Amino acid sequence: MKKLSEDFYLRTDVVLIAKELLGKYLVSCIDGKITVGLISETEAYEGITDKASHAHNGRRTARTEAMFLKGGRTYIYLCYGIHHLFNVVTNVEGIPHAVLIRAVLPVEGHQLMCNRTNKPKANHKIADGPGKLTKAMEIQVVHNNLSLVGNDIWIEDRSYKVKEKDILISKRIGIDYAEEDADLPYRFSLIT
DNA sequence: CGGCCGATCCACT
DNA sequence: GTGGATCGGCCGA
Repeated sequence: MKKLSEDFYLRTDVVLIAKELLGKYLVSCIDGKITVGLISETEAYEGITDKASHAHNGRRTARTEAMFLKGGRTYIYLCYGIHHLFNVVTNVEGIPHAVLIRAVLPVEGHQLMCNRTNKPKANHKIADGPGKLTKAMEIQVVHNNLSLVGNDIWIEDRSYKVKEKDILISKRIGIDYAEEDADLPYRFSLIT
């Protein structure tokens, strides 16, 4: 098990990174409490050329600032006024690429996840949505623009091998406004 | 400064 | 299968 280094995130192919994040382990250490989830679904957002991205056309605001910084940081924002969504920033400074983590499977801290989400059991459905995994792992907007090589939130490689045939590639969802870019095959899921 | 609406979730039918 | 919750960011005036 080893923490992914900054070099992993600084690479230029955000779609490849989204695919490679499947089977990696997302770790949050909030107030000393650790939870770990196996990443089972991701989506790539390809910056200024991608109509689905918050950074489309280079739109740079206080909210999207983190995406424009150097890869290897978090981009977290509030969606629908309720849900905190967690993204991994990739590529070099100035290129606002990001990977949305859409789902994880519980690995460590089952009880914590149950407490945080008011569920009796931490089964495979406890964090099977982008808003649900942030709740289960207590990731919030206050963790926006943090380093992924720090001690709050990071991603580990525990040598879990993902087979090519266990990866489902599909269209991203919830982005109907993105016109033709809504059909890009930028969504990666682990078939369980 | 007002108004629109979203990278969603869940309860309810 | 569907609609309501819920609020900050963003844009246009």
